[in-house]
Amino acid sequence: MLKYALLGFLNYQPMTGYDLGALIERSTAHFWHARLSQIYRTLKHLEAEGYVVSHHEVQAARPDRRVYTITEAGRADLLNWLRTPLVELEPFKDTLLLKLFFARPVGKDAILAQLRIQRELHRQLLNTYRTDVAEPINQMRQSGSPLALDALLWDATRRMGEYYVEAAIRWLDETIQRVEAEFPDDDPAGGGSPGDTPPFTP
Amino acid sequence: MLKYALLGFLNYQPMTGYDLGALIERSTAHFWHARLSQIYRTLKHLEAEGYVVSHHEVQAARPDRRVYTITEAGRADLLNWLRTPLVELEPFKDTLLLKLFFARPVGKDAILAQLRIQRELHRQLLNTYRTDVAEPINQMRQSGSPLALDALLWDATRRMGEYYVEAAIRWLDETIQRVEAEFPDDDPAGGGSPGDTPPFTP
DNA sequence: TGATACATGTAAGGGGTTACATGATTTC
DNA sequence: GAAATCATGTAACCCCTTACATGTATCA
Repeated sequence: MLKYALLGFLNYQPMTGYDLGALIERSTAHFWHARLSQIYRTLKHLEAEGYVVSHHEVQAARPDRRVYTITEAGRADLLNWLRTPLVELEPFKDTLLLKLFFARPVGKDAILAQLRIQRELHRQLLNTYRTDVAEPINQMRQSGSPLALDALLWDATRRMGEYYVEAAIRWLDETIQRVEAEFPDDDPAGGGSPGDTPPFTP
Repeated sequence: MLKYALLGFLNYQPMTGYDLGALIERSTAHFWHARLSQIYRTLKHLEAEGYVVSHHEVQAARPDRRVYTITEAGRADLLNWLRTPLVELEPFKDTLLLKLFFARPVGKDAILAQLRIQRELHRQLLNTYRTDVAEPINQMRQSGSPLALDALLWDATRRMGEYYVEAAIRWLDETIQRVEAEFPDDDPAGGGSPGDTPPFTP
């Protein structure tokens, strides 16, 4: 899929791998990110397949750069992908939920501590969605440039991030409350080992 | 991470790779899934590291099976992982958002069609969270077994799934409305090519 | 008669991360 | 004098997916 992120950006204008990395960092990173090492390899791959071409540029006082340009084949492949609807939901993975699922043996205090850390992390992320992520998009939306239309869609992706984090914070608040109310206190005497797991037949 | 899903389940009781696959399918699949091929290889790896041991069981009228049991080292590693808080948010990837971000050239109708398909898919998923996923958890919660406590945490993971999908549906409804209201209609004459992309300097 | 459940695995390949290597220029 | 920016890449490794291979028993 990184392939299409790169073609998507190169469809606006030619640029280098380094440029693409910086652009991804400032725009799609909250739902699609990539390391430079992967970007360079993917560009090489795209060139081998004829979706982009590159030319080497010598610069004074700066390192040489390799500028990539999308080809007609690349544009056709991108447009084809963009027009193909996703007809299945993609599998979702979340380490926090995996940890919580099996967390009973670690006891109430450890569970609550971890949930509170997550709450703080999500609160910070919500803040960046509302400020740092929103700012350049709002500027583009009001610019009167033809990109104002693109920025309508960019803002939609930003709002999904915002909604998701808001849901996560509500969930964390509620889960913290439930664990406080319904999970038995850790046994300070340490009599019965708190790490024991009962057998079960699922 | 699959490693810890497997250790987590084996910490309840010994079982085969096939059993683990079925169990994952019925419980953690909405936030952590795995193919059998990956499960078998991971179990082999865990045994090589001493976190599980296996014994071969010959069965009449059924294929032979290999039953895996967690070791003390495995239990220690699992507990250590469970006790270690996640202090960073994990990167998030979403193909739908990537597609929407670059979707301007495909035009209003194609964008709306794709958002409506997603709305329906999410509506269906919300339904399974509220019925199929909820049912066995509720049964365990009211069972009076020691697993009722574990089921409190299982239900928390289920609710996060429910909240997330609810947020996605609200977002889809809102985004469909905004695109309907603010995105210009496709040009039926086909005069100006609707796939053009303006240059920009981000 | 055909599908489903049980049961285990290998091989090839895709996608991604981390660490390493290099080096000039500008800004604080 | 130190850190950030510009700029490109390789090598090793991990995780995961898809496709392939095999075979019996039960149920509809």
